[in-house]
Amino acid sequence: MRTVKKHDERRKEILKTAEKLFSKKGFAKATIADIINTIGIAKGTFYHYYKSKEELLNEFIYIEMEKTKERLESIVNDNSMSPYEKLAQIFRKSMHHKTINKSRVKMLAKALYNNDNNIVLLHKRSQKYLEIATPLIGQILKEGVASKTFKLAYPIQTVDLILRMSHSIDENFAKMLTQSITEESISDFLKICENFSIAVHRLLGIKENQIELIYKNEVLELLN
Amino acid sequence: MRTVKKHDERRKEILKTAEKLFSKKGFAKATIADIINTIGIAKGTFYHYYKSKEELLNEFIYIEMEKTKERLESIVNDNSMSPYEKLAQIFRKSMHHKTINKSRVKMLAKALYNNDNNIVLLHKRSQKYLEIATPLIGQILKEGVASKTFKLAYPIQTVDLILRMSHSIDENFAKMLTQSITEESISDFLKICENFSIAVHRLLGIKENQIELIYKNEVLELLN
DNA sequence: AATAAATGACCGACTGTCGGTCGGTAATAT
DNA sequence: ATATTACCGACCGACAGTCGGTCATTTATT
Repeated sequence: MRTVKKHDERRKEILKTAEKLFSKKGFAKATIADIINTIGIAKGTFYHYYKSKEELLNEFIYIEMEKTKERLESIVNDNSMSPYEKLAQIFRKSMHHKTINKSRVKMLAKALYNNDNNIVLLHKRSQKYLEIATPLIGQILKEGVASKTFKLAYPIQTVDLILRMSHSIDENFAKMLTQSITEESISDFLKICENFSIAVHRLLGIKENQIELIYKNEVLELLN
Repeated sequence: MRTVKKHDERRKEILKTAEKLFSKKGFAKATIADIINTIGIAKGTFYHYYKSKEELLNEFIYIEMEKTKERLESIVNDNSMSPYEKLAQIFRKSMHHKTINKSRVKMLAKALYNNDNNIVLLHKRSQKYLEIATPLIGQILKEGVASKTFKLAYPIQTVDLILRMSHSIDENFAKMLTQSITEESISDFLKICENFSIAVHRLLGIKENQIELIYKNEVLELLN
């Protein structure tokens, strides 16, 4: 059987299929054979569009990050918000997004964080996120420093540290979604969230509780 | 040719050889064939000792971490030092260690950080480090809180954040070693170090410049 | 002390999987 | 008619891992 499609269409089809399989089986476990069999194309066709599995992964992450970039830019460039609000928005929106896509997020967390086959994917993704998010969020900090709401010497470097700290939230959140939830584990996770919030306040040089980075209730609802 | 050795001896020989090859070629690029050919044993012999390549990697990291654990414990349990000094010791010792083994560290950084084949190794290693170092360094923070030298609410969680921040130093340091060094890149790196130091001070709730976590001169010497 | 039995260190051909290649065919555009 | 390109699938090489069996050493038995 031979079905001919437009270049862009086929390329997108491969990407979408890969996306599904990556989140279902993980990057390492999802094979090229899986992808082409799902679509019903031949090996050669795949390599007509992507020169390696690695390139496919990179494009997958690239697309993801373009969306993230747009989301961040719209917040950073919104002149109606103070630096406080902008920062809060960024963290809350990501949490809010999780609340809305709860079941999908859960599935993804289980697939991605719960096995070693995705270390490469997760690493590349967070590396890329650091790369694009640091200068953007850096803008917010610079703004805050200029208006004397934040007190810090190195905005860009500080963003880098904040984002690295936020990995702790991400990882622990994924862990929560994949293991049985007890009262103890919930209170542990809330501690982590609260401590993260305190830490960000301190790095920004502002009084505590100025920014509500994470809504407790939303977290609790997400975990039930 | 058949040379028979004691169990422990042979197992150690495999581990040592693997260690060399991992740091020379990276985990993914170093093949089982490489290992057994270097030693002069058969495939089956390898699998007589390790049930998978993964298991070998885990043991490799385990041994590394046991040493790290001992190093940390000796600092944590040293009653002659204040919490300040203990923390400083931990960071400075790792830098000092790098200065001493300069050439080896450089080679390792190039091999491990400069290609994607080691993401898994690096990830597993830093994960394991978080696991064992967090409670130990946590002890120091608790001590500091008890004696009112540090002001923070969640010692363990704070250590987690500090260690995650320190990844920034590690990664950037490795990057420095693998790319051509300009005045600009050096000043960038020093900014990163200084900002890290400020951040740690703030998270601990102490005045700035109380602890000299990183010796500038040592860093500079290491980079020349 | 001699012999048999059990253990486990060691061997290497072989298997299965997977990413990637290549020469060619069929559909579409020019 | 011709060039282009989407598509095909047999084939390849690299690699982790398996398996049936050999040989040296230790332990138990006579």
